[in-house]
Amino acid sequence: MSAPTIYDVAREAGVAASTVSRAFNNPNRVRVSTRDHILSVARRLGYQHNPHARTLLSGRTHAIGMVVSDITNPHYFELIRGAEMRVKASKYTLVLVNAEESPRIEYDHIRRLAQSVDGFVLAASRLPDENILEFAGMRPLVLMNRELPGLPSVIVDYAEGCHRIVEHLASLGHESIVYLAGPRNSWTAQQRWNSIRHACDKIGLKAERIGYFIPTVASGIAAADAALHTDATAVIAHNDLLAIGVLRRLTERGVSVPADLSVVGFDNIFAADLCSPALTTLGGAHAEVGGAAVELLLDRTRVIGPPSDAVPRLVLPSWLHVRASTGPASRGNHMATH
Amino acid sequence: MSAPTIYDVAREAGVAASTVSRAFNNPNRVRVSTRDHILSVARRLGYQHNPHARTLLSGRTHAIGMVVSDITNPHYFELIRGAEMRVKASKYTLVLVNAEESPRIEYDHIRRLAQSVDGFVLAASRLPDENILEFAGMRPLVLMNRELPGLPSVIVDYAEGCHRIVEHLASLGHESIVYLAGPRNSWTAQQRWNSIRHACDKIGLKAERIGYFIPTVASGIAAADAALHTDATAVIAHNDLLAIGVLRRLTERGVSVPADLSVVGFDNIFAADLCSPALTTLGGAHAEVGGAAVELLLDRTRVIGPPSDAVPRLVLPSWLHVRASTGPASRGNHMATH
DNA sequence: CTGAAAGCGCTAACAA
DNA sequence: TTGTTAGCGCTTTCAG
Repeated sequence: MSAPTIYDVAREAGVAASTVSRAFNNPNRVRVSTRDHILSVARRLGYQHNPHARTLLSGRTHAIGMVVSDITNPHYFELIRGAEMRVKASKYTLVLVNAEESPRIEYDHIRRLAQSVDGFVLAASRLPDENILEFAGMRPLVLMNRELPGLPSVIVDYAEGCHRIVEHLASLGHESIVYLAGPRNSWTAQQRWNSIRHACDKIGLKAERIGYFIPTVASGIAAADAALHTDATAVIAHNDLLAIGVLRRLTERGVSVPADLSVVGFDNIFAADLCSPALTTLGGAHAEVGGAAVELLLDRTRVIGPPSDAVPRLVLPSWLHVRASTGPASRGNHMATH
Repeated sequence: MSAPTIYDVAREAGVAASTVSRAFNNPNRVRVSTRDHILSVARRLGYQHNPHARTLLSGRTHAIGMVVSDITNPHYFELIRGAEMRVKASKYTLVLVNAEESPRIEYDHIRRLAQSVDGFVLAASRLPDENILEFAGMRPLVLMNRELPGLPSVIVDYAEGCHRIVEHLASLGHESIVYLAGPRNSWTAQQRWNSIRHACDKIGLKAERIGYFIPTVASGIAAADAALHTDATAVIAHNDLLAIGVLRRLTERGVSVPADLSVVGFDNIFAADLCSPALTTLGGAHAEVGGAAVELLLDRTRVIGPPSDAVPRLVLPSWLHVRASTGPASRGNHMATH
């Protein structure tokens, strides 16, 4: 009643089980006629490989684990989509888990899956470096939008992008900007702030950081209020969700964008083009990040030789999408409008 | 060098492998002291279950497969999120695959995974009934937003929702509406059209269907153009993406919403509240649909007895979110404004 | 309460 | 070219 095994096929075909196995895996080491016979019997019986038996023997699961720090964030959709497509192309299986912005949950997920997958791609992992290195010792692992010396990674060029943002704002006459930071343990949040500060220093703008904020629309309330408490004429939010939340709150408080305050986001999610005013945001080829990370991972798992000859670090380009939420700096403090 | 097995633990602890196994699985059938000893040795060695060996024996994979018809559509992310949370609560693993709106791809995915998962949840499957029944014979299976006699399913109450939509439009004085249909093989597209037509008949409105359209923003162009070719004063688009595409196209063509034409969508995706005008749309507890489907599936896979005593069919409520894209019917034909 | 042994489905030597 | 055998890591009788 249960699924037929190679023994069923073997008996039915009048050969040994190993011959059946060979007929599938080393077809050229079986006489053509027997092979054809075996295959036809297998088809007739509806024989299917049992992947677990195979895994037990080979240790390879043909699955890869993808960990995203928050499945709710549309930004990750793109990464997931890219990864999924690439995984599929290799007949692998994508196991998706959501860390819910919690390092603890992320850690547990990975531990639990470590035996069940051939490797991991971590999207914007919130884990401390030590933990990531610990796991990297157990399984091949590729980072997305995070870098760690010695580990392969794929990131969007946020450093370059931050310079573009600051230049854009400077060209509009802004002299003081504020960065609404993402989560404390987010590598990108750290990196963006560094890049923004660096760019501002270079050009001669004043830069301030507020945060940390959980990057959701809801957090936009607190973030907007805090931003209004500064003398900045432009805010750079850690991502589009936060930026959209900020836009909402500003509207509520009667602050007009971009007349009183300019707003910039990150990720160029679908909604960024729909909100009003449409959001100026730094986009990137996120789906390609997902695909490339999987690609690197599969390379790693395939390789038999010494594991770390050269650790690839891909940096994919970013683009600034200038829309309606940024404009010339207002002369006075934006609060003066009240 | 490779992961320690129960034999390593057994040797180190000075007991038999079977005792180690029992210490984990039937703790009460092992003397407390030996058990504690074994567990401590196991911890020290960093022992981890090998799930594949277990699977080989038990046939249970502790993974469930989720198939979505288009991973690009934000609507499904709610379903995925709900399913993921529920799966996690049971220490199962979610295997996610994308059918890319292609029955063929969907079929292949499911076939390939059939051995690797304990069951499937299918989100808005585009497969013909026969195929679904074929798979249901191999593995437990729960449908989301699709119904099929004899199979468990969880749907949002679109039938009721369509009546609400039509009533809403009727109350605004609309007398002729057009439904921009989703994909041909989409059960919801079929069901929505039936419900809309039924509601219109009952209330005495004229209803027309155009389509089929792939439910994306890009399809909105053709859909909007087609809608303008009718005498309808309100359009109901198969989902929010299509509706948003329609809004865009209408803006492009100088048709104002809702003054000239009212627009309604389905799903209440995040962007529906951001586009302008904000979209009137039928929402539902989509994350709960995902969770409930997984719940039903786990019930099924746990059950040892006769498989089909009562086949559960859950219908979760829907709500109409009335926003700015619907308004009073315009007197004349909307094309008269040109 | 614990150990020995068989076997889940498959592959990979080793023989023939 | 094909068959025999052992074993991947684990659970589960069956003895002891």
